[in-house]
Amino acid sequence: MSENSLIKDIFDKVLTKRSLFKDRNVLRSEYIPKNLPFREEQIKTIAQILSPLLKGSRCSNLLLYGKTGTGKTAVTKYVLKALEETANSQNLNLKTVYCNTRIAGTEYRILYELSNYLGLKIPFTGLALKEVSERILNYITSMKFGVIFTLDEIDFLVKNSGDNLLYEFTRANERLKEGSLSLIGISNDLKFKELLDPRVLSSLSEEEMVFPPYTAEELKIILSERAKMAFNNGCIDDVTLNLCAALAASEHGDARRALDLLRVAGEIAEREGALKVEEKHARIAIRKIDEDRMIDALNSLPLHQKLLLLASFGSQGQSHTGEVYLRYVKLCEANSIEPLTSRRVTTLLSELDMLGLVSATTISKGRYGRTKKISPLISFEVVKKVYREDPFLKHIVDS
DNA sequence: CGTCCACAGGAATGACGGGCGG
DNA sequence: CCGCCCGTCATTCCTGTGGACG
Repeated sequence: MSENSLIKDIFDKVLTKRSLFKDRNVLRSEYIPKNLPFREEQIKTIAQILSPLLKGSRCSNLLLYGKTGTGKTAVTKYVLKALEETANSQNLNLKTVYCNTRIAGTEYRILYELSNYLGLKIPFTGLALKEVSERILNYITSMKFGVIFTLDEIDFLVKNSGDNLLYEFTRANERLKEGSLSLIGISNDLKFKELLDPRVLSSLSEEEMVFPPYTAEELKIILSERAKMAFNNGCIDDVTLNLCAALAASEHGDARRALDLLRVAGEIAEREGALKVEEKHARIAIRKIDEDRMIDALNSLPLHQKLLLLASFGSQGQSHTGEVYLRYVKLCEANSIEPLTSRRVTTLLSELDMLGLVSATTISKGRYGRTKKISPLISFEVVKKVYREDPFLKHIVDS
C-alpha cells in the first residue's frame, strides 16, 4: 500500500467509522443525571429538610458525611437544582451557592465566591475577613435573600483555617433581620467534628446524614445506566462494566472512580480504533489514570520540593531525614540555588508523604536519635522522565 | 535506669506581593 | 500615595521524645 493511500485510509476510517461515544460528558463527575439510583432516601430527606425555605422561613443546617464518590455532592446539587427551579416558578428570592472549600483554598476566597454568586461585588483581595462577611450579611438582609450555602469538603476548611468562618456563619441568622442563611456541610472525614467548637458543631449539625459506600452490585447498575447514555449500542459489554465496578468497589465503593475508569477506557478504545470497549481497555485505563495523577502531582510541585524528591532517591531504597537533607543541600549548591532550612525541609517532606510520593515513618534509633525513615514510592525512572521535560531541571536530573 | 542523640513538629515572626479604601 | 489586611513561604527558636548505650 502506498503512503498516500495509507493516509487516506486513516481519514476514511475516521469519517466512516461511527464513534463509540454517544455522549461522553455523561461520564464526567460534574454530570448530574436525571435520577440517582440508591440515593432516593437521602434525596427525600434532604428535600424535606430544605423545604421550609419555600415558605420563606429558614431551614436547618445540614451536615453530610461519606467517603469520596458516594454521591454526596451529586445528591446535594440535584436537590438544590430542583429546589431552585421550584423557587423560581414561585418568584421566591432563593439563592443556592455551592463552594468546594478545598478548591477555593482560603477563607477569603470562600467568601469571595459566596458574594460573587449572590451578585455582590467584592474585591479579589485586600479586605478584612470581618468586613467581607459583614457586607455579605448586610447584602442578604437588604435583598431579603434566602440563601443556602453549600460547603463541600468542609473538613479541609476546618483543618486549615479553623472554625472562625463557620462560627460567623452559624450565628449569622441571629443577626439577619431579613433573609436567611443556611449551611450544608459536606465532609469525607468523620473525625473533623472533633476540631469544631461545640457551639459551632451543634448549630451546624442540626441535621446529619451519612452516605454509605456503593456496593459492587450497585456500582454495576449505576455504570450500566450511564453507559447506555454514554456509548452507542453494542459498544460496550457487561464484562467490561463488571470489571470497572469491581475495581471501584474494591476502593471503598467510589462511583466517581468507576465512571472515570469507564470514560478513560472508552477513550483508549476509541483511539485504538476498536469496535467496542473491552476488558483490556479498562485495565489499561487503571494504569493511565494512576500515571496521569502522578505526573500531575510531580509537575505541580514547587522547585524545592522537586529537588527534595530527587534527593530522596538514596543509595538503596530508604534513608533518613539527615541524609536526604544533605543530598538536597549538595544538589542546591551544585546548581547555585539557595537551600532551605532543615526545619522547612521537614514540613516539605511530610507534604510529599501526604501526596503519596514518598513514605515517611518516624523511627527511633535509640542512642542514635529519632528520625524519619524516608523512601520514595515511585520509580526513579518515572521521575526522571517527567523532569527531563523541564528545561531547568533537565540537566540536574542527568547527574 | 538515666542520658542524650537526631531529629519532629509547634509557635511566633517576618518578608513579600496583591489589593483595597481613603 | 499611605496604611491596612490578606495569603504564602520561609526562618528562628523552641520543646518533646523512643529507646540503645553506658
